[in-house]
Amino acid sequence: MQINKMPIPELTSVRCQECPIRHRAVCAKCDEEELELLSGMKTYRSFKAGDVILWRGEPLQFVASLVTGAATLSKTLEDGRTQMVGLLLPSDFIGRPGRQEIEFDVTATTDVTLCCFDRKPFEKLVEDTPHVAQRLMELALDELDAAREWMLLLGRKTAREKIATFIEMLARRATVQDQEAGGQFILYLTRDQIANYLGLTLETVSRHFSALKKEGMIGFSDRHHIEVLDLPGLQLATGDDADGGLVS
Amino acid sequence: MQINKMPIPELTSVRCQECPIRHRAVCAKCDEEELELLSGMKTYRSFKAGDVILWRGEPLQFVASLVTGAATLSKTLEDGRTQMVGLLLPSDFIGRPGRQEIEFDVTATTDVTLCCFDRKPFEKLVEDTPHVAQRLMELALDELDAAREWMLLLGRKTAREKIATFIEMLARRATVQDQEAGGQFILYLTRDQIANYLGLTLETVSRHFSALKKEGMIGFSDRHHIEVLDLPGLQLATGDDADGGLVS
DNA sequence: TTGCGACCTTGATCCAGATCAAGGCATAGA
DNA sequence: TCTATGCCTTGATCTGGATCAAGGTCGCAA
Repeated sequence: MQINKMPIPELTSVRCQECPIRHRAVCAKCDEEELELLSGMKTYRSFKAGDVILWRGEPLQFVASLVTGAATLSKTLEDGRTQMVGLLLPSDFIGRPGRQEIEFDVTATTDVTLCCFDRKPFEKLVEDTPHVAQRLMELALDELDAAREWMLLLGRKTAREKIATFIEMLARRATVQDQEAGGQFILYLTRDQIANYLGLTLETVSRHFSALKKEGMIGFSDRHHIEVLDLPGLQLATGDDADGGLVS
Repeated sequence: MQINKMPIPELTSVRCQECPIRHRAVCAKCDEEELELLSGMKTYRSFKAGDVILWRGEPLQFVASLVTGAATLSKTLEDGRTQMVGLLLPSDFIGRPGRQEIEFDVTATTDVTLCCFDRKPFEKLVEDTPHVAQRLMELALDELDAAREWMLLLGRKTAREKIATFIEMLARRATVQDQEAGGQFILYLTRDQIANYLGLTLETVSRHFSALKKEGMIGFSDRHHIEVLDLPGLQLATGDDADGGLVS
């Protein structure tokens, strides 16, 4: 079990207007005035890769937006089996108004910067500013959709389909997020973490990565930089309905 | 695939004050005045067991609270594999404000009565009355918690643990809801539907029901009336953390 | 430069749950 | 009463992914 190293407090003064997640985070719909309010109550915190950001059941001191890096939500059974129940990337929200605690652990998988708000004043703000409440609701419903999509994956997809879905999802989020050169993007997770996300073992993940590589669907420059070489093929391998998504 | 029999429109005049789900549904926090508003826009609709209430992707005409009966949310892969992603019991909410469509099918598994609100006026109401918006947010977050709990089940639990968890959950919800005689309660779902809920096959479900029965943990009077005979044993068999729940 | 630790790959074997198959048991309709 | 139909149970067999095992690779720190 991971030791909870103390977070390194670090005050950075980024103006909200220049914030990289300004238009996707909980503050997305805020006008200048509301932004001013939020700006006044925010603090930045950094966590090192591997740090536990929040423990399950621990009283929640703050809520936050993830600004840079990646974090995971995970649940654990009595005997140690774990299942990741969410992957947080920049602009995702941590915590929930009206709840004292959360039902899972939140762990930084890379170095992470959070934009934090103390829970109490934030909750007050939610009550007062409809734009924040609405955006929060949208984010919650998006997460619910994502969770249900993942239930289908966990319950019914084969290992190969799970891996293909995972890569396709990362590719989709990566292109929206940081547009790295040439379709290549960073695999934030280790094989073991990917296995936890997909309800598999790390050996099975490794084997299917190798298989997809051999088939020319994906390529690796090193173990954490993956490239999609055959997107249509990959999408076919996900097992999803071809007409499942929106026209984009 | 199930044929969509036309719903039977049926106007029942139940006063909100006497509604069986008054204190748990979306209207739970409403005061008399707000209730009056809701009351003015509601209509009841009935569906027969097996009817599809809503199709995935179909434009959403109404949102609703489930008053009596049970319904399922389910997603389907291209080749027909299906996974249930939610089970709706009385007081649960169907639909979402701000979305035109939903990502899964909603099917009545028993005869069902819904308390329906046309989507547009309901959305207007959500914007105006904080009590409804708050309750809606709570319901969404509860569903999110439930979805994540289910992800753990689907990804990491054994068949036996899945069955035990399912029965334990039903027992918990049943005792709150309708307090049938002697710890016995109705199994709303067929073996096949249970299998879809748990990410198993119907044969595996049947085998483990038989095993738990042989071990004296549960009993059946007929195939749809189940009784928990050894709750501690059953809880042990779920694989969950003993200290997982709240003190109740 | 060497040794260690963290992570990844690949092979061999095992087994829980899927699949295939054959009835059993209610209820409903003729 | 007979027969069809829709579940459900149980047995036999198969198999995808888990488990067990043995290196391989890379980066870092002594």
